[in-house]
Amino acid sequence: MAQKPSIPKGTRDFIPAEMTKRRYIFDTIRSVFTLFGYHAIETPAMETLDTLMGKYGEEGDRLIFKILNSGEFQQKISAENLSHNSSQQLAAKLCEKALRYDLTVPFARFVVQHRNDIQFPFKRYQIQPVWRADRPQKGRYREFYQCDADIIGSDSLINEIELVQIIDSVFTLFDIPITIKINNRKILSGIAEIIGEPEKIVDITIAIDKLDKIGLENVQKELASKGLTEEAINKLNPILSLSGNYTEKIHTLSQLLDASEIGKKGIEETEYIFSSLSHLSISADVELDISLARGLNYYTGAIFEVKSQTVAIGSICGGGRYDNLTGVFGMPDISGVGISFGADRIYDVLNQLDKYPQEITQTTRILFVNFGEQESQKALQYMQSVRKQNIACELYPDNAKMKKQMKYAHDKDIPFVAIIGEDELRSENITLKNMSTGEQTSHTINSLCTEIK
RNA sequence: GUGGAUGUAGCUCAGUUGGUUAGAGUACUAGAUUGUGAUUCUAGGGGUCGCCGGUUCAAGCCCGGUCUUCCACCCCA
Repeated sequence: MAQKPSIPKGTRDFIPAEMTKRRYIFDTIRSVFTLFGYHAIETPAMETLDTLMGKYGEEGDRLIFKILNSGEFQQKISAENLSHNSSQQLAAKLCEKALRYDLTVPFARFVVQHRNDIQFPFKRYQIQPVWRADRPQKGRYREFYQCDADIIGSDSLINEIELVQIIDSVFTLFDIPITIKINNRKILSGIAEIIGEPEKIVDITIAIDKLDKIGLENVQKELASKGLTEEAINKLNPILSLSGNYTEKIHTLSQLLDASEIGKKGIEETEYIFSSLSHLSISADVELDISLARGLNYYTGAIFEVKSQTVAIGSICGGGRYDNLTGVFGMPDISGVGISFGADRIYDVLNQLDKYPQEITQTTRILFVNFGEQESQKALQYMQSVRKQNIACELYPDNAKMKKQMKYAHDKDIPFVAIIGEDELRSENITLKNMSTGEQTSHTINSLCTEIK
């Protein structure tokens, strides 16, 4: 026997039942994006390696899937290159293309490239797969979909507020209870400035992020090992032990960051966002979380992250403000802000909560039973009328046992079955069976359509 | 990239100190029921025990390697 076929690590097939659920997720997110005035774009699965490299930090570069050049690429590699260069450098010579790692960087490239064709502020959404050479785990795949909405070319904080509303709308539709965590990169910069270690902002935020997991003492140890002085660590203490509700947190922070211009700016922005949200109807819990440190490589203002309150799976949506993402592609001073929904994790959460609307599994509305040549010909005629009423129907293609055809309807969750046998042919009627009640009634084609609509 | 587990029927899992022909539930197919699908009863098909190698008279079980999936770290959606 041939070896069983397989698919690459971290990738998945989807059977029809799974696709139905996934499409429901994509359609829901898409409908909200549209409702808020965003337009769809698509970019290629692969980008040039130059476009992607260096945009995601050292860790990110390692996780980019590279595509081997076609043709006689090996002849261009000198023996010296082969023996002396690192695999990283060699890869750069063997590969000119790579699979996209996220949708934000290709979008920045897109904006720069099409700057004369698009209207600013530019609101776009994009639902496409991305690839990461990560080690797979639960909720972590090598191929997964991101659903991004970004607005570029506007500094207004209205955009941040709108994105929070989008997040809230989407998860309200999914009926997933969530917490939206908000932070601001400028607050983090302010903190680093105040304690006199502006260079160490990344180390500091990563350490703060671990507070829940490893405790205050270990965080302090970690900070010391990163080269922070005892004095600096002591200055950080009030921030590490920051607690209470939003008002208390923001009050403490404004006192601590009074001497930092950038810190004050961050607080001002955050207060504006929270105050505006408080006048809107938002179902999700929204909290200020200064330990939120995601995407430090390019975020410059507000940072968002969404977590399910009931299912532990990492963040299911994230985003933030980036002031100069297009700068690296030669278009400076354009500010953007965006969010990304992790459709595959939302899929996992919904599966766990089993919160799909019942309607989505129903595709065919009525199945016509096949009793043989004459009967199925009649059914085909009837079905034209049914489809004209925009009712999805199908005829069982084989003259199989009725039991089997009934089971087919049952398994496919088809709510109605039309029976046209000898008797019905004679009387010009259709017997309609309601699969949920088991009731059978006699109909003309017109009354049948009305009945099942 | 680091550390730790896992793999037996389509799915969920039993399988004793290594010992005849590897089991159960469920799903599937057929029949009981020749015009009726969530129940019931009966029968049937389906396995290179992840893969490769080693130890042994003998391996699902022991050893080595490899792949997969999963968990923690890292990072992230």
